[in-house]
Amino acid sequence: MDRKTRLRQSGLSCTRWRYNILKILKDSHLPLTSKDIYKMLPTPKPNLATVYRNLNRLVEKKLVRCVTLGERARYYELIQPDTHKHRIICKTCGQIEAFEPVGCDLKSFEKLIKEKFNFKVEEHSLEFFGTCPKCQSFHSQR
Amino acid sequence: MDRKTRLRQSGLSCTRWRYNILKILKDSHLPLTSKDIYKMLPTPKPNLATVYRNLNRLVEKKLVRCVTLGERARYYELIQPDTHKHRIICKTCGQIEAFEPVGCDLKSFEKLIKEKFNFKVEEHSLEFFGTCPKCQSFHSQR
DNA sequence: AAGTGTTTGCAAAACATTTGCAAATACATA
DNA sequence: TATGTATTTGCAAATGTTTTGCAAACACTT
Ligand SMILES: [Mn+2]
Ligand SMILES: [Mn+2]
Ligand SMILES: [Zn+2]
Ligand SMILES: [Zn+2]
Repeated sequence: MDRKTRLRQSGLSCTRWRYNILKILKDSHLPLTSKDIYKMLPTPKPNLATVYRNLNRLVEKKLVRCVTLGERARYYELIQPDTHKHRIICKTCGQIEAFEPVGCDLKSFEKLIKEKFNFKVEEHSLEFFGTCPKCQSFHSQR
Repeated sequence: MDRKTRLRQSGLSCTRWRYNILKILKDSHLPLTSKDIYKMLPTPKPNLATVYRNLNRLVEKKLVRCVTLGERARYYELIQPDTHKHRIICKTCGQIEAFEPVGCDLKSFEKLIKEKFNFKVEEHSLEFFGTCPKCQSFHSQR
């Protein structure tokens, strides 16, 4: 489905910036900050407030997800049905990798949570923190 | 071990505010924000900058961990060796629960990450987002 | 093409966190 | 216990991110 239809379907009008922000998120394999997105938007640039307003609108309509990854700024990523990612984050250089778990084996946790806390789990976020290959070798050579 | 000794051991002097902040974190079963901690400190209150400076110092010395839980502000929690928690967060009211996994079964993931990305995992963070019992009933009754 | 509700730019506010600097404190040593 | 030095503190100001009010521009229906 094209982006314009996707937006209309969610009850959003298809404006220049909304369309472009959604496109950028669709093409990115990693989550992006508002600044990342701002930089990738074509010139003439919109106001940063416009980027934020659109991101909030897209999150509200569940086309986009907002994640916090230990950094100051928030990250945004397209929600893709039937896929989900786990993340690997380098504590030294901040590099982010994502991988799609072959079969995510956290159902047993979710069951436990339902039974013990009567809490209805809708999604989960799993991040591994450590040191990336580059920073490992940099570290050992000094 | 008492807090004073714990601080000295890590190469930190034992100042009034440092001591109290560490005590508050030790007594809390949930992660706290700088504001939470500020409110819990005795009167006369320190400057907020002092709270931040101490939290950063405690994180740097690995007595405390900083976590982001989808909120704007950062949360801080005492690092307790040989224990680790997973979190359950209500997307409606923001309530946070924590549970200690009986045996955390993520070793297979860490192995995969080592092999596939040559990334050295040091810790992980697992959060479940959804709706707490209270918000479930509130939602269904309207 | 006109009308209406939504989005935009701009400037200012709100919020979390950090920083420079001079005065106060902690702690080692005498 | 008194003294010296490095560390911490309060205060005010700066920084970085996100939100908001308002008037003009735009998207979409009719
Ligand atoms: Mn998963
Ligand atoms: Mn775990
Ligand atoms: Zn790295
Ligand atoms: Zn709730």
